[in-house]
Amino acid sequence: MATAEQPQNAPLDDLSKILGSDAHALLDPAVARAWIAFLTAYGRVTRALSSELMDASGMSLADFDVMAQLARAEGYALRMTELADAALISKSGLTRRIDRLAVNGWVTRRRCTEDGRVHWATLTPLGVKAFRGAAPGHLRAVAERFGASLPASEMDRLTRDLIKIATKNKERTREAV
Amino acid sequence: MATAEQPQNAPLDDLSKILGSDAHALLDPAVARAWIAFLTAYGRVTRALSSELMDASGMSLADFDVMAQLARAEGYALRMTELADAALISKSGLTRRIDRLAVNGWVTRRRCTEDGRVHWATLTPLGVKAFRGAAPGHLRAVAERFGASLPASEMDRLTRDLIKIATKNKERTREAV
DNA sequence: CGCAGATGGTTGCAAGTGCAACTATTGCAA
DNA sequence: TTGCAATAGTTGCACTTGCAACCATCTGCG
Repeated sequence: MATAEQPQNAPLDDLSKILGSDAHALLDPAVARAWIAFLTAYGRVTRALSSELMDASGMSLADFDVMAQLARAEGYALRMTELADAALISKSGLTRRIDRLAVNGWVTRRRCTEDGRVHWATLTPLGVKAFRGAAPGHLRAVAERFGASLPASEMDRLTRDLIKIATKNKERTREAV
Repeated sequence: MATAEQPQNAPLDDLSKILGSDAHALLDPAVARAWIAFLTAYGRVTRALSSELMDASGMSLADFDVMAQLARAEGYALRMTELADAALISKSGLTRRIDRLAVNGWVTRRRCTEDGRVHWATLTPLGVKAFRGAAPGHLRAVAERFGASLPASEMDRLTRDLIKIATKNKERTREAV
């Protein structure tokens, strides 16, 4: 379910052809439109940002996210699990991402002396440099592709709405039976 | 760059530590907050919906999207390229997704008689049945996880904002040098 | 005609991903 | 102590993904 563009085109009306008229009872058409717009906006913006970032800095969007989390952390370092949570990827995904970043010399993995189970991922000076090189272009691109679409007054409202949605879905794993 | 939750926590302030004070000139802090909230909301909601849908119907979110596009199409059929565009995935990704859906007997591929290059992906009766089985639960889940977070009055505004963002990023491939 | 160029799809490849199983380490309790 | 459960990370695996190169077909121009 994707593709926005024509707001007047109610996606659920099309689906009632196949689902019967109770489609509207299952999902309010206004919500359906918003959902499709959400998926479309996400897909388009991240696709564009991702290829621009890769071309400019040889860094994937996921790399940037991880490095940004480290950049804002105390001492440019976070534990693996903290970092995985912050960057919204799985632990195993993070393990391998850090492997790759380490190959570039952007990040190191240090075993914690107090708790041998813990590993700290740390931005190296080279990583800091790479991040400093990549960030301006990427932030400008976010400003252009995401920020410039809306007036400043709308932006805060959008943030509030998105945070409400994010908060409602906070629980990390499923809990319902 | 992800993790929302604390609206008061300005992500760009953290980054100015590493980027210097011109971080704010590159990306308005209000936009940065919105962007992070956007990524977080998307990640959380799709992760949850995806695992619920898989458990309930053995169908991935991407499967559902593709089948929904077919479900709303004339004759439950679309050309491969149209479908890839509509579902926001690459042509090669669609080729293989249709392969898998075909194995389930949910979709068939027919060569177009008028233009031998074109292939039509069509929902089979079994596919229609599978979609009818999966849709109610999934739509209800979208309503709950995405729709129920906001009052109806906000929803239309959100839709408008998201469509503006999607529209601004419409061009499929990069065109800048 | 006949062949170059465009168009629609598929395949080779080199990633990236999450889940579940595994290893290493710690902490608590008998 | 010893031993077992909990926690932190990594690895095996099976599956997706997109890009670029490829094949098939059509279209238009000489």
